[in-house]
Amino acid sequence: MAIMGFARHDHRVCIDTALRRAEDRCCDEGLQLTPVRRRVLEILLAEHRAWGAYEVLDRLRAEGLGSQPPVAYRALDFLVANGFAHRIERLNAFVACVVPGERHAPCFLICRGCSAVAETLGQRASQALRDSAGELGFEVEQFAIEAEGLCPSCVESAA
Amino acid sequence: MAIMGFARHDHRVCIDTALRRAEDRCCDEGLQLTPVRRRVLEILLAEHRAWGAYEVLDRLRAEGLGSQPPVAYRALDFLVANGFAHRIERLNAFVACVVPGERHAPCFLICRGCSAVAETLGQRASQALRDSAGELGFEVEQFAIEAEGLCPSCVESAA
DNA sequence: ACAACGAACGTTATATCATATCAACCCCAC
DNA sequence: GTGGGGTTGATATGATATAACGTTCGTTGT
Repeated sequence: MAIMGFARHDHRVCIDTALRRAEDRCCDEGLQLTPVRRRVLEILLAEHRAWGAYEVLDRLRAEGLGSQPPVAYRALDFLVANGFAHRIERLNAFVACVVPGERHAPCFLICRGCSAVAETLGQRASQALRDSAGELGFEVEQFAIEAEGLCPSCVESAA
Repeated sequence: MAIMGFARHDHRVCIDTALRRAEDRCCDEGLQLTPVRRRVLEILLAEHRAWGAYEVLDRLRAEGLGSQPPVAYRALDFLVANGFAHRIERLNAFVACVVPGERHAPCFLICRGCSAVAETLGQRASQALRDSAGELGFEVEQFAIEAEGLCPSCVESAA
């Protein structure tokens, strides 16, 4: 079940909700949502797509918030480590999490037409993976499940 | 169900079988298994683990088979495009395919202890992914399912 | 025979993604 | 006010990947 999928929605709500949740969680858990980190999260949230680290860095640079790669990578690492963002291995890029706060096992659907990235909960796929691995005695600690293809609107455009 | 999993086995059989299948398929389909391509496949087959492109390149270089990155990448691209190898997104690295010839939807189990990589058929996980995606109207064209954790022997060592 | 062509390879240069390292700063507990 | 942890600033470098163009070689059509 996708959280946001590729459906039309009021994106300001996505942004506001995700930011507020991040603030709350950081407050609760004693994490520091510093200006750089917060701004990087806002940048990721601006669109439901994956952002390269250098793309984020360019934005930061333009705003005087840091100009060297480690600044962007550190902020992104913080966001990923704390579940506010995810890394898309296939793209070497990062996407804002749309279900922060929940322990979840995300799967991603990446549209090659419009570059949109949808996050799904992917319980079935991840459970199937765990089951297959378990049969071999393999203990899964982390995983990436990423599909590339066409989103509904790009399927329609193509037809 | 894993093809080779992490079980002990006569690895020469893996190598010989994979090479022979590659030769046969290339012959059947008019593909050229050139010296560089064949050698790269042999290098990948040497161990059930993922090889970085530059690691492969170092081997080629030592053998006088090409010394610049494009040589390695072109051979790897050929092998991946024709199903003789797979790219592991999480590692930015390549692994020999152990079931060439079959149309398959591979999942990978990557051991963080010993770096072994097992390929499984992962029908359940991939079907679950397709189902979830289908519900959203997303057409999956390609996907990566990759788990990182501990293989049976590394689990044992750790305990 | 030989020109035209396509596939593979060689080579140079460059693009893109990521991290090691060390110094400066800031907050806060003691 | 001193010490320690966490964050940021800055420099340098490492690691991964591709663009572009020329060369070689085998095949094919004439």
